[in-house]
Amino acid sequence: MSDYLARLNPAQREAVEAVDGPVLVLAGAGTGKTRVLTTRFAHILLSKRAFPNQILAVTFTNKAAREMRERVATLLDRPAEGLWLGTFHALAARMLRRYAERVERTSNFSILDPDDQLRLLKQVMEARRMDTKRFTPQGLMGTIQRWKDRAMLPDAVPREQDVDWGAESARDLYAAYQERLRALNAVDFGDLLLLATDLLKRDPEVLAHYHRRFRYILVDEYQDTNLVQYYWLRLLAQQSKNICCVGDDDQSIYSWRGAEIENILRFEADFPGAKIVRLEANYRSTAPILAAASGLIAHNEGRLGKTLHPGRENAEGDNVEVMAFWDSDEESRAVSTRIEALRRENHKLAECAVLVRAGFQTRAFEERFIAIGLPYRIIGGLRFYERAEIRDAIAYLRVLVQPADDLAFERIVNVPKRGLGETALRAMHERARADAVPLAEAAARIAAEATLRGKAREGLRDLLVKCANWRTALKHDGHVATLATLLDESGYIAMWQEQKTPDAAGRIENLKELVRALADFDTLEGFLEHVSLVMDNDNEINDDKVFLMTLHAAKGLEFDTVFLPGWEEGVFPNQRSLDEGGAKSLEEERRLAYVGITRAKQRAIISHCANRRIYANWQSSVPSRFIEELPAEFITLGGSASLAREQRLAAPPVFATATPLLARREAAPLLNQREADSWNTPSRPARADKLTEGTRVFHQKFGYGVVLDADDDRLDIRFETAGEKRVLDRFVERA
DNA sequence: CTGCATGCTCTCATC
DNA sequence: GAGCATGCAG
Repeated sequence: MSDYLARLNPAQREAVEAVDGPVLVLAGAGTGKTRVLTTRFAHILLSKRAFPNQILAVTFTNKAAREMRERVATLLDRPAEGLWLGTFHALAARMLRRYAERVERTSNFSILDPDDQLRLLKQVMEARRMDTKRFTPQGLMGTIQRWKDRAMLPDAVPREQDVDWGAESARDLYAAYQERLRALNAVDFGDLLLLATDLLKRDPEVLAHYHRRFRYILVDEYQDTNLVQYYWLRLLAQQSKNICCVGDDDQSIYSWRGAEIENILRFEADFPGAKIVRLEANYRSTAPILAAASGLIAHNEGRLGKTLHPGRENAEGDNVEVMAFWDSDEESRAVSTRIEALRRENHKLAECAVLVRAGFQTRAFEERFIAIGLPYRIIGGLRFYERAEIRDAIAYLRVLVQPADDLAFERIVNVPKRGLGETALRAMHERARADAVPLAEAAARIAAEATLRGKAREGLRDLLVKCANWRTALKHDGHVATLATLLDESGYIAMWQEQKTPDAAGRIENLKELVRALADFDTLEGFLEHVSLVMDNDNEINDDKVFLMTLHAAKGLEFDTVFLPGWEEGVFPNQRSLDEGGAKSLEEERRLAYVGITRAKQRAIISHCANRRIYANWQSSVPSRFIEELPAEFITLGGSASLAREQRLAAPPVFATATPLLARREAAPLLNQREADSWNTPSRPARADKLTEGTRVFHQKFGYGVVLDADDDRLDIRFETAGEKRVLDRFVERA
């Protein structure tokens, strides 16, 4: 029975067995963090310290929650049911449903998604006749969310933190928005934690209830918690003090969505007598990969400090490769060539990942992969429940369940088209405000009168009658049958069938999938909760495809081979991030680089380009400062642009080579900033032969053209296909 | 009330 | 360069 402890290394075992009192487990990348969490969970149960429902286990993502549930079940050798194991939001929602009346809601309150939130806020602003162009709802929502992340209800926002939003105060608008949410019997994502924390804070009865319940608390990814999550945890843990947080300050990459790295840095001060356990033995990566990652992250100042070392016997491996390319086309070509070479050596495609800083970078790779027929999958993008057809169908269900949900009603009232346009909608809104009733009720009153004429009146009456029928059907025929009927009778399916667009068939498929998914739930309410809080697009089957995703999306994953393209100043570190957050953001970008490298088990290949297209035009770029921060002895340089640079070749760069070992880094580091700068544009020597007006030239990217004007080293050239451009004379040659 | 042209923006992205 | 939101014609 206790052999589960014998499988741990000493540090892991210490983290598992220190059951009582506050514990912070600093778990470096690949050091068995999940194993510690799940084993600790099982250990508490098997040592009879608590029943399953007396442990609160919190994660950030559904994926992590699912994984933990499965692994606990394996350890216990029985299904892990009835646990308080889930995401912060799901667990907070569970508390709020139970005590809904204490937060001025009923237990069937709606959880608004970001799209609904924005529409609601926009309505609030428009009601005050604000110019939503100059002062965007998005911008205000950002401010409100930051307040919510920091556990501030409108009244708690200090005056000096208020900002002008047009002629209004952001704080007042926030208050109006909260009031609308209350009237709609709805909450947004931020409210789940905000209201739950507020409830625990002001209601001793509720707090006592949860104190009695939760004897042990486990928290995953603690470095990603924001203030309100931290308060929520602290309130729940203040009695038992049995809280164990697992995290890695070096992997804190979510400050932009409110995470406070200070939460983990301050743990000892927050929980006096806390035990700190460091997990530093890495079982994932080769020694050179670990050395490169450690050397890089050592440039950060605000860290608790730990050093990864190989935890396995045989950790030898190749150096991290740093490849220099001419442009992003060549880069994607080289990456695909390398992947094909690996495939020929019987490596799995699904063990290769391309990790980029920003979404737009995936496109070059996608195009290349499509061109050569290399199977790939993109992680991220639209999730199932974010698709328009799914949101519409759910809005119909919300209207049935929750007549006060104006946003849902508004969404479906004219979908499919019922002749109810802006005029009709305005009439309904005015009536709703005048009579102080929900939109659906106002619509019913209007339909009974002669306010609307013709098609609009017919359409509205028809919808209302059908809604009443569907509500009855919900009671008698059950939710699954009702959804199917509804999609049919509303004309919603027909609407897509009539559409000739190529994605229409897929949308109908999605709707069928929705009906299937609904069958897994006993109640409609349970399903709606699932859809808004749990459903993720984790339909990763085991087909063998290259992974293409952002660095953020890659956190927590691992691959044999990891490609890290686009390591250029401005792209990575991201310029906008630096502009907004300065030195602090630079450290976060560096942590992101660290996360990227530590995803690799066998091979990490970093690359950068001399030229990159930003929006419409080409810009030359400088290698990322992170490249020169990598310890030289664990790096191998390669790539065509690197060759051209070192040998000062004036000729056009040699194209992608599958084998990178073209150049070795010698004693002197090649990529200090000054040299990088000088390489940036004048990578080739200034030309001796001046190109003059009328000369026919060739440019690597733009092709053939004729010089229109020459101004020192700058040439205006009319290219045959690319149009007129101004380029440096170093980049063209006589044709 | 709906379809099309024009204009604006443009990291990361969980729940 | 492209997608999305808004503005005007029919």
